[in-house]
Amino acid sequence: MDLPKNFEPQSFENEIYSEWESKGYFRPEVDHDKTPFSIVIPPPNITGQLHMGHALNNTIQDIIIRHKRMQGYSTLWLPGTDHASIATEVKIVDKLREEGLDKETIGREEFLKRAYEWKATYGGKIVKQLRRLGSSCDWSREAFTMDERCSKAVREVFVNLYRKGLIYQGSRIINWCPHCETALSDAEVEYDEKAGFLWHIRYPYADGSGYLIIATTRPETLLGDTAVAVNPKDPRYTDKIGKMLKLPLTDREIPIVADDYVELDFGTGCVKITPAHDPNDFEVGLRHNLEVIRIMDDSGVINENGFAYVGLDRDEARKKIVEDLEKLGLMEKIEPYTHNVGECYRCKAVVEPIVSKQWFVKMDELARPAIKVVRDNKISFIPERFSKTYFNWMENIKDWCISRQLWWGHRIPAWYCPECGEVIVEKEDPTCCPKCGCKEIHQDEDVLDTWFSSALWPFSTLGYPDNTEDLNYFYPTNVLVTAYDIIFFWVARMIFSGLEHMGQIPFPEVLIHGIVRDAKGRKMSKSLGNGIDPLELIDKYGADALRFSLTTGVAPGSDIRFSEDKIEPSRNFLNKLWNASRFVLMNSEGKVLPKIGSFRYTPADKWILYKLNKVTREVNNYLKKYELGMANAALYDFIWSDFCDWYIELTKPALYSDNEKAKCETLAVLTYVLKQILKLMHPFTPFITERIWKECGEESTIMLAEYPAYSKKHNFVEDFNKFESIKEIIRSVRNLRAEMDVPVSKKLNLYVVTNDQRYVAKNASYVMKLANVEAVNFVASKADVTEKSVSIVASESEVYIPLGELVDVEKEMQRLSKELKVMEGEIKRSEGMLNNPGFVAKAPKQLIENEKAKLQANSEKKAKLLERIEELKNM
RNA sequence: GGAGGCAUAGCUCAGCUGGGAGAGCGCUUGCCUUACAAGCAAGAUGUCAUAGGUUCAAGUCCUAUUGUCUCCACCA
Repeated sequence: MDLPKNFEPQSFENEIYSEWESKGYFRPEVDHDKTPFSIVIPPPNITGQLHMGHALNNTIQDIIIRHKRMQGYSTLWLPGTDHASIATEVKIVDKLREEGLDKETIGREEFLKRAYEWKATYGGKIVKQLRRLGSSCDWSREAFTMDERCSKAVREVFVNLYRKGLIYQGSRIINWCPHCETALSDAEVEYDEKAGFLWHIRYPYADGSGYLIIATTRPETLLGDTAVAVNPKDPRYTDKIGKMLKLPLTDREIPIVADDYVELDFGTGCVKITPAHDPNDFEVGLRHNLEVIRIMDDSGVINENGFAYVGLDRDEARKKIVEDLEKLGLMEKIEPYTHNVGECYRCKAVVEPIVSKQWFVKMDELARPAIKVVRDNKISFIPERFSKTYFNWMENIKDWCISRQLWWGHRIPAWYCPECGEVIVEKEDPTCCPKCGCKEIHQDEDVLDTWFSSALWPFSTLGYPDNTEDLNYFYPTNVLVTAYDIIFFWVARMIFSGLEHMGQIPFPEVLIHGIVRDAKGRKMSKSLGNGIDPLELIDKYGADALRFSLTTGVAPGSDIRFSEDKIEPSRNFLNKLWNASRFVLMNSEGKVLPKIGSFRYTPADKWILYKLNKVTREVNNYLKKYELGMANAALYDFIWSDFCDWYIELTKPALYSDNEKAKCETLAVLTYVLKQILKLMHPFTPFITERIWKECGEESTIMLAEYPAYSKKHNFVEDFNKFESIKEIIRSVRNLRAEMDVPVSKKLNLYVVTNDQRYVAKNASYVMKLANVEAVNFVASKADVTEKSVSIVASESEVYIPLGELVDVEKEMQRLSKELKVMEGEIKRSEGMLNNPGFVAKAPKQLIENEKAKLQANSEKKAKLLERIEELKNM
């Protein structure tokens, strides 16, 4: 045996992982005699560092995949990374800026070169970190959203959708990030409540007959106003509809139009209409045929349409415009006003809605079947409530803006002919315009939304569009594991993409987990500096402890508050397992153990085998339902309380005896239970279990050992219950010792009155060892115990313990009275139920029988307690 | 405005299909008992948010209320 006294994960985790990987245990075969089981990883961004969210997400996947692998499935966990178009580009631009450079100066080619270098340097980092966590991913199949295979899939899908008319180009109002200088999809905009103002501005009538007051939160957009709208039913303004207004600070005149969009009871009832910079105004503009005047360039600076404000940044322009309006006496009032402001999800800059020509995916047709498969339970969310989130999004979905004015990503495969204006979208790069033969065609400058490629992940990584063996065997995947915050970005898009391009759902189950928060319940973020680095935790406590703590006390879908003190109990638990193993191994050294089942079990053996069997069934059931927190708790309790605290202690009389046969048989059971425990635990804590497994003399890896399953052979329910009565005696003696202040060192003498003397006698050694008892004597009745003693009333027996002068009658009286009170409470409860005619008539029979039995037993106990109390009174 | 979560021991949270309130940490007491002090043994601690309802039976199901968090929408 070669295990140090304390569990030191640092000394073996990396070595074990390398061995697993090099021996190819993570790599499945396409084996048609086996059932495939596959998961694709939610690809982390190449810009990413492993954070607690990744740790949780991948721990869950690894538990699922290891369980299935041990159950004999051909198991694939396909890893990879995401190029993260915006996030990466932002980082590279920042780096350029530090060098005093920018994108335009170095040009597209050089930029991409740098991006690939960046990917080579940092992109592998997170993948290494995933290994440290123990993730059993098949790295030979590792994918990247911009690798050749995925890019081919993107091209295929784009062209197919374009040909079907599901991808189109159009000038529409979109979300624009002036910092990243790109369009964003609706999902990429985050709204944050901000304190601002509601400015009330006077718009004079062109004919000089007074003014109207409009209210706005963005006065600078006034420069692009092309109308003021009122509600047609608003009596205040019905006669004004059609009149012209003089637009302040400009030389333009704009009409008053009537539109239902205007609410009667908000603000002044008049809304300035800026079609180029507000989605609602854009719609109003379309209805009234209004001019669309863009007043800002791509970086948020006022353009040539801005009169005196040309060249000002949008914030400066706002300030100046407010000032000028005040000077002109056109500012009616300024009210404080909190409202939601849209921000870029990457850089947090305030998003500017602008009209721009972009590429879109038409969503109606794609969304419909994607809703149906969830509706029909072809795909289910776990927990189920997240399907509501999904429906809500899918049923209100708008067309998806997929073009980004960035360079890092899949370049849009569209070419334009300068001669005839033809747009060419083909699977192969065209060299000339097929219509007019012009050779000067040029490719669209933009790239695709990152999520366009991740939407294809479950099949692009398996070889789509080629008809590969992997794709045939492993698609659809079995379950997708992700946090709820990317249901829209990713899960929804994978579902409609899978249906559209593969004709099949990408996965039947979506397991949703929560977000890892800090001790105060806040999201972990760089800006708050409240993040916990999982790698530091792994260094300090080991990956197993981290993994185990992440599944402790968690329910599917709910957030986890995590702080370092949560990991310690897990580490302690693993140390416990470690030392229990040491105990078994130390005692087995140099011994040849009989085969399990080839000898008679002791009562304690049967007790632990029954419990082991029970926990085996529970863990399998919980894993099947992805109740990892429940499985975790079941294992924790069994290993610590049942195996260590009870069974190991119970084996000591035999192990320390001279009976070599009994010793070896006991060790055989201990070893068997330990190995079953290691296998049960392995998906949760892969490293420690492998380490001990090897120490048990196993040649092969535990990773590929068969996962324990429920066995009818070990269903010793009667033996189990019987042995519980022995445990009860032990517990009672210990309790009595503590309550009566009897020193632990003092050996006790027991006088037992029982109706099953044979059984108690057979188990006397356990009582002696575990309760520090000198002798267990049997007597016919209490009358045979002449010394001054205290007593225990257990279910099958009464135990008298002569304590001589140590007996404190007062104390003993109190102790018995307390027990009596508890018993009376129990009896009252049982009687209440059994005297209730409704209960007796309607409750399940088994339950009634159980209750009757309890009442019977408790009444007997009560009677004995009363007897004892009477006796004490006479002492 | 719409949707959803949560409210259980001092703290952090479990509690599956209704049937005697649980864990970890913390706390009290006693222990270096030849696997483990990262430990052992024995304890204490709960109007299961509030009010109704369904039921023989409710922490669990239904309704309302309060508090709290989140997502979606975006009325200038």
